[in-house]
Amino acid sequence: MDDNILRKTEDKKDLKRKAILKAAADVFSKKGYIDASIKDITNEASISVGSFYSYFSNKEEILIQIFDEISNMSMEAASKSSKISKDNIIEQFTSAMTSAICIYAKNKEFSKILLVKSMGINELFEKKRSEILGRITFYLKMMLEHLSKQHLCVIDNIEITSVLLTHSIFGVITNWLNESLKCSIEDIIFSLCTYHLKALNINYTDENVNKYIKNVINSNYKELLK
Amino acid sequence: MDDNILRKTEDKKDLKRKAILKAAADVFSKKGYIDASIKDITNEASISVGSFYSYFSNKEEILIQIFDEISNMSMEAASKSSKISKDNIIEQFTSAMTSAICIYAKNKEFSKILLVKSMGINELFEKKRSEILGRITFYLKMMLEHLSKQHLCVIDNIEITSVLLTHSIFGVITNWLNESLKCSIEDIIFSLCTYHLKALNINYTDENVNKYIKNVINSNYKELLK
Amino acid sequence: MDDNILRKTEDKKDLKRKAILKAAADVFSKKGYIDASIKDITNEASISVGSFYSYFSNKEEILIQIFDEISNMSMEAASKSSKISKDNIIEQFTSAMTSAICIYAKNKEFSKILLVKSMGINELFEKKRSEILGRITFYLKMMLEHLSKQHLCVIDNIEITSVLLTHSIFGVITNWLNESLKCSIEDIIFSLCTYHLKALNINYTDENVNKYIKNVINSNYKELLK
Amino acid sequence: MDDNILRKTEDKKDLKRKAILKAAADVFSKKGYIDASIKDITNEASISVGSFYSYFSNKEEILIQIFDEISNMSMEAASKSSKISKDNIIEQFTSAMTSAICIYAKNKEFSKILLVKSMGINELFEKKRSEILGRITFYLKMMLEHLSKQHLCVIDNIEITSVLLTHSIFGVITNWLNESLKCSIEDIIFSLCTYHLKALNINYTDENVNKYIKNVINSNYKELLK
DNA sequence: TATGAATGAGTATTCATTCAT
DNA sequence: GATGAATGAATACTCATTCAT
Repeated sequence: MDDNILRKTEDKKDLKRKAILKAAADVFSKKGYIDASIKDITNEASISVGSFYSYFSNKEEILIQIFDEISNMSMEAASKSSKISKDNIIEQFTSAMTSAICIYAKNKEFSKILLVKSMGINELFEKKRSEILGRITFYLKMMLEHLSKQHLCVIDNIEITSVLLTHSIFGVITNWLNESLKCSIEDIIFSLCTYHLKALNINYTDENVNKYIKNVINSNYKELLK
Repeated sequence: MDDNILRKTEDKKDLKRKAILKAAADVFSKKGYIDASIKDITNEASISVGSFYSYFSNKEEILIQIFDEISNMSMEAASKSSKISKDNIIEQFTSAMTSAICIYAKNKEFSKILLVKSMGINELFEKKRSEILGRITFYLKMMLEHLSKQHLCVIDNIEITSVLLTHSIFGVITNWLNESLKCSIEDIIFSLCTYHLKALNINYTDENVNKYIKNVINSNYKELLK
Repeated sequence: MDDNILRKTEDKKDLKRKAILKAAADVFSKKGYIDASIKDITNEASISVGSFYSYFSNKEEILIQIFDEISNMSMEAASKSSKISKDNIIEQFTSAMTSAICIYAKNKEFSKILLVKSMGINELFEKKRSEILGRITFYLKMMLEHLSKQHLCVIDNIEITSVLLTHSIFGVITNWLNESLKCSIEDIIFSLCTYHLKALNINYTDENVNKYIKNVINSNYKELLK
Repeated sequence: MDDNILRKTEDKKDLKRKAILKAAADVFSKKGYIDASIKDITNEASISVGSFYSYFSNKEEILIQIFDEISNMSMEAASKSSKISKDNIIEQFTSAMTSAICIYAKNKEFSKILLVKSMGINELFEKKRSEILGRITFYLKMMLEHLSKQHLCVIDNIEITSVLLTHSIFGVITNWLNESLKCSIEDIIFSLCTYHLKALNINYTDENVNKYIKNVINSNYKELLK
């Protein structure tokens, strides 16, 4: 009985923590970390300054927690895509790319913070971001190594290629987020996939690639279609 | 006669302005824009605070001028590479890529500022950086359009591809700058070139690509070989 | 019947009030008034913040009540010592001094608060402390006046002498409390008594003074002997 | 020439530092350390907040410097009094006491801060104050040891006696400062001296003690006669 | 009656910018 | 022109107190 009450209180606390996190993400993605004051965040979250500090010990911590949130979403995206059929490397590659891109396209605020609004602040944040992007790079490297070992593709230098791949994705997403790239998310995924498939010497057909992309989006990211 | 004196004074002023700019770039690339104080810059430049303000009207302006400096270097790189023979598209592509990458590899401080240490500060800087990266993207787009029109390569979506190309370059350079990518600048250029040439369906030989890279580096960026 | 219940409730309330007071005294004597937070006190007392405020209306009040507690102990010390035989002025003086000193030596926490940890905070506390020290001074002044009127001692200025006497006592106790004076409490009392007896031109023997000190300690403050 | 300018600038800086120190001492002695804000001090000193921080690195430091100022004055008082004739122990004792007391009586603000308004704040300040009072105690202990060795006085326990002596002085001064002791500074010195001379078994005449007190005050502290 | 989450006033400190010398 | 002392706006964080449950 008491346990029950305790659990409910914990749940409520976590819900509020998440709400503040969301509000902070909104503010950071608009103003950037530096120009966002604690007051801005508490106003957005409709709480008091004191309340903020009972959930987060300082301003740095809330950005770190936002990073953790993004990081978890990235991992989720990776794991989601890794479940896709291992026999069909085109489907596997396309689905992985699609899942990764959709996660970032879906969580615009978090992506903006990760990719733009929190850079160049300090070493701690820089390290955190490196870790997160590095995780994506590592995941792509694993995939490339797998393809390479099975002679399914030709790669000159896996290390460099995985970095190149990661940043081509994030670069395109960043431009899409700030609307300097005005096209549908599906077009972006299609172009990225076919471009890289060609670079990796993997034969594909447009129809198949399109089909695999649609499959992933329709089953997990319908909201990105509009 | 008076004109002469005036010109000499102007020259002297500009020299000092450049020296401050250099000092500021050093400080920014080490500490980042936020953590670099005017005092840090004036100490590095061995001038007084008052002097600083007779050359730059505020802290923002000096970063803007550093951006302009970087921008000019980018343009120079682009123009340099565009002089290369128009008949040989492989040489043209490889030389363009090499020049662009070398410019950023050569000016580490400026690159760090552009690509890391000044991001996420405010809209003005964000716009400036977008412009500079956009210029590179635009240049690459022109090249791709040229190749495409002449049926020398196959590209699905030039807009997206040029963005992808730009960010794959900068991504790799950034990782090289912060030493999370430990390989020679030549390896990086070679991998980037061959990867993209394959993606663009342009036939090449490793020997030729290597030769073109060496040509550019030997004639313009010997200091990068060490 | 109802009265009985009411009384019991009142007793219980007072017991809890005293427990909180004790906890607060512990915290204040360790951290000082300023650095002690209400949370510190409620943690020490194992109660909730809300509970604290149903017993005390604010932070100032609990210190005031601690002062009152100390004040009562001071009065108790004074009254205890005044019951001593009026014929023997040496015994009277020695016993009074011994009782006063022992009360403060016995209640280290309260003494630390009164003499060190609550000074210089604000006028209200300063007034309270002055009152308490003043009460001791007043008591000593009465004694001196009595001795003086009966030509049992020679005093130039009773006002000044009583103040001097009070602070010499508290000064020595303070140094003993913070361990910058490392000797037994009996040595302290003996030295203080004989010093002041000489100053007051009262003839005494070491044996007698020692005897009177031992008497008081043995009957009331045995715990201070170890 | 340049040296001259530099020296003048240094002098000016030190003058301003002292002025701020004085203003801070006024504010602290009125409001106490805790309730005095940096704004209060800068208002009193008619300077800006920024200026304050170019002279002192934080709020703690200015109190420490005030302590150092008091400490130096104490040492000066001690050295002044130690120059007095060594043959006449009554003159020596009386002059030392007079000098010490006058220094504190003359610098009311500093004394209030040392003896009341900065107590119980934190360990750092407590340690500093202990050091300062300890220095006085040490000085008195040296004097008592000298007298004792030459069989010029009788002392039971020098350690305790020097502490007792110190606090009797500061206690009386504190009461005089807050006007709970309403008498002339000369009366205070006379009573203190004769009381302690008696306690130390040193024969004296009122006339001589009075003469020695007057000598010191007239030559060094005329302003206290008002 | 007891709880502890929520409140928000209050403050030390920084640093870009100015301007008298 | 050059200097650097002076300025003061801006902001993260604390903690005594309240009050809905």
